[in-house]
Amino acid sequence: MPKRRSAGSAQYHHGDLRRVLIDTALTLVNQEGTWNFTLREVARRAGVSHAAPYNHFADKAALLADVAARGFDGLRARTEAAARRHPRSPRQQLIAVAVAYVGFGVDRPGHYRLMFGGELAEEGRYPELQRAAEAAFAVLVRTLQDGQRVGEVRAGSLRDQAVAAWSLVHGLTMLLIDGRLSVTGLGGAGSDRYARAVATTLVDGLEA
Amino acid sequence: MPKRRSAGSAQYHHGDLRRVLIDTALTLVNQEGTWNFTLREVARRAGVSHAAPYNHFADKAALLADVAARGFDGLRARTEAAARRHPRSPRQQLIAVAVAYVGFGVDRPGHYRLMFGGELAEEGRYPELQRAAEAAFAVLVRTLQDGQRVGEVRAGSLRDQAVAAWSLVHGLTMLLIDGRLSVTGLGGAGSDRYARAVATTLVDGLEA
DNA sequence: ACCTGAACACCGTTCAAGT
DNA sequence: ACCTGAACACCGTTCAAGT
Repeated sequence: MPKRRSAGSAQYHHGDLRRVLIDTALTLVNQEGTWNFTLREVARRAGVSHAAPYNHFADKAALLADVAARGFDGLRARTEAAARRHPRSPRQQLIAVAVAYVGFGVDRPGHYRLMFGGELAEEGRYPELQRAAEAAFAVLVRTLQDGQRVGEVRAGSLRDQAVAAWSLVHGLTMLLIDGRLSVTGLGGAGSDRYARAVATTLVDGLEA
Repeated sequence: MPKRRSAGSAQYHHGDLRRVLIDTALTLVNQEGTWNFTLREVARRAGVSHAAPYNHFADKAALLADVAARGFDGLRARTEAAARRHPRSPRQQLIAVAVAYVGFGVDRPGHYRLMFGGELAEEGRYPELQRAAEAAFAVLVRTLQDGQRVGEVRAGSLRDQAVAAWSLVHGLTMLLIDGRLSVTGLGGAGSDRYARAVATTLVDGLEA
């Protein structure tokens, strides 16, 4: 039986409006490919007044920050899963992580763009978002660390190597999302191929 | 003597409002680091009514597209100048181009972000913008081509190599602009060092 | 504690009207 | 040909008031 809807007041209190707003915003981000939609539209779709969101978020940016943080969680999960599939060879693992990373972004252009483009990273507001982003970054670092230990990756600054790897997958993802690399036909396969080719070049450059 | 301001009507016609609007918008992009400013604000600073811009641009996005195109022109000029400084070694040239590329973005975060993030690339509107972007991309391609000819870069798909190089510098620039890589202190020197390290890894990966 | 409705100070864009 | 001022249909955000 429902928790507290007994007084027939047509669920005046939503129960979990905060989560509903995040879900709605995420849906809109993926549908529109942007976060130009209005906060009032989010409220409308959630079935509440346009002022209701302010009970749960300081402003529109705060809501978007939560949506972005959820994105980094998903990115981490997907790349970690890819890494687990290649426990033996860090080189194969790095390539698999790269393909998974790019695939995540290409599948959700709007969400990925928000994660990076939303000016939400500036000035250390939204610490939870920052933590989520760093956790996603850490997957690359661990893979490279394993590679150094096994001797498949040359010794050297782990941070520099990780920056190179992250720059590469992030840059490729953005260029693909922006439509700046013609992947005519092929669909997702085209971006997979690019990711694999590009990651292979990197692995060669990192060879011991 | 002035062209046609003889009737003392306080320069009713601006003469070159179109260019003034682009300059004003560019100044705002660099000041704010975003293109969230309003079109009305641009008009205000240009000293015209809020409706005047519509005589020269279809909408706000069209104005921003021109600002972005000018950015790609500058990026091409800066990387080409860097390339000219190392005519002998394509390897050195590639590294110099990478440093120049990243430096351009780090110097003008708002402008660089607009060039890529403004959703202006989608769907082939703004063909002039697209041409400018491709011309900037071509600098990398030419450098790699020279490298292959001289034998400093391994034979293989020029396009794949160029995509790798572009992904790398683009990704690094974005991560630096977003403040996702702590360049504590050092200022621009920190990003130069990253650019050099990352580009060196790439060059190693492309070695013949 | 959470939600609503009215209100404020804005926008982008359009359009008749002026010169 | 280019610019203005009024007008339209919106926003994000605040706040008193309700339950």
